[in-house]
Amino acid sequence: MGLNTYSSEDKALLAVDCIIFGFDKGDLKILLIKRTFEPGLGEWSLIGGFLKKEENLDQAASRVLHHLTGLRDIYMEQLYAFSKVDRDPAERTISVAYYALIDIATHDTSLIKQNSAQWFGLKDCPKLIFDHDRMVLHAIARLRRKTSNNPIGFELLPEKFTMKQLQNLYESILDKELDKRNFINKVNALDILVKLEEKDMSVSRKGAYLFKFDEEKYKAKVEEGFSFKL
Amino acid sequence: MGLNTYSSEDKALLAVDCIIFGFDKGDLKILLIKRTFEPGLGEWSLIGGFLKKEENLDQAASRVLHHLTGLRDIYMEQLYAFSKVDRDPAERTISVAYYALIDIATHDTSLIKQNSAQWFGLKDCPKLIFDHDRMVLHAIARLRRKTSNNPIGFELLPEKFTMKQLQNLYESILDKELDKRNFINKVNALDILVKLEEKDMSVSRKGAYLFKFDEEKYKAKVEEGFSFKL
DNA sequence: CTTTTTAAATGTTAATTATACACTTTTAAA
DNA sequence: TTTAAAAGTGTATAATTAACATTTAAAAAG
Repeated sequence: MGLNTYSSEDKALLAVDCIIFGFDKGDLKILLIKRTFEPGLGEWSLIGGFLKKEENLDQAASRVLHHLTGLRDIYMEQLYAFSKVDRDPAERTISVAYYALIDIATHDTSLIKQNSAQWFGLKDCPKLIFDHDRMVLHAIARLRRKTSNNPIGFELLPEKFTMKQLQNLYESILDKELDKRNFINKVNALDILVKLEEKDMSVSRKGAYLFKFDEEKYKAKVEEGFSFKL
Repeated sequence: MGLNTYSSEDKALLAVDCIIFGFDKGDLKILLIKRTFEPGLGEWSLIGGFLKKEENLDQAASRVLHHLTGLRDIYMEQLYAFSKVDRDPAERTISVAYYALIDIATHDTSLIKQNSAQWFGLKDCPKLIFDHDRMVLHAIARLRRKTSNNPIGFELLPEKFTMKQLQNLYESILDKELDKRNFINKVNALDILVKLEEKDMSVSRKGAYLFKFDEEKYKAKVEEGFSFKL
């Protein structure tokens, strides 16, 4: 009985697909590519690639992400393995989805253009090939859950940001409005931000103080474990 | 450039490994097998098997579980894909771990013996082969998290159970003592149990009322979404 | 049959956390 | 100097969670 026998017959292709979240102009977005290759030529899909013999899945996901954005050392997390038998009509492929959070301002725009990639607001996404729509839904759900327990949302912001931007980010991740005062109180209670002297004058006459993220304090908090419910 | 080209060169074996949780005599346990085959003959490991061409990962995990316990329709959930390049010294294998919750009283003891499997308390587990120890740690962490949000702990109990058993179960999952009155209040607040006339007289002179789980109400609650923090 | 023993059953108060809510300040533009 | 537009700030109430001790039931022992 073949439960524990190796069988090259059953070998499969292993792919990684990345749901890349970015945040721009108050909206949460994902990066998609218009495929210039088969299968699915001309259709939209997540970026992905195949697992190579000499790398693990995390490395494959990083490689794929780097190839499209030029970025390294990005917040990434494995999401789920998708394995429906005919999910890829061409050949049996199991895909392990990863999601990544990037600061949309720091990525390499030319690489994106070169790969016919484009940012889409969550509500304006085109239909994607295979089971990629399901992957995106999973990723959004995970991001929401994760966001309500760890302040990983910070990964999506530029180095300096205003409280308003931070709040907008959380509002677009959670898809609900938050009370400004309560939000600020909770963020301050976390004690992981540094208020800078500098102001962002681009939005209001008064200007809004910029903050940055105190990595030391943040790491310490993560160690001791904390909750961040909104 | 090979990012999106199929290459049979890179095909890999896909395994599933199952962390099977059970609850017996006040302790949370997992089911392990002593391997009667290579690699790792004579060592302890999780049960697992290879993904077949005609099934998806969920099906493979169910098959493996059924083969060892005789049980079907068990609570199972995909945990994580483990992919370190040399995790299996014999051949490149990616393993997708699943965890399952079973009522230890209902499984087929003879099948377990036949497969040289054995239940171990979480603290008495032998060292496992490959990265199976890591898988177990992941599974425990997930079970704890999941347990504090959904009352999936119920899956581990027999049809009829006492409040004390239920509390013991949660105490052993969370590895901490809970206050009896608060626990009962929270469980009652969920309104998903039915108190039976019948008592369990095996533990105390007074006897403890048995409860069962109201599937209708439980499902309704799951739909509407609820939290169950302890 | 009375007493003892053991676990079961039960509610209230205090503490913490989350929510709701409105006015003042700053600065540039009119 | 007035106006406009967003930034900044604190408190009171509600809801949830945590802490805590006594009474009850029934069998066993005397």
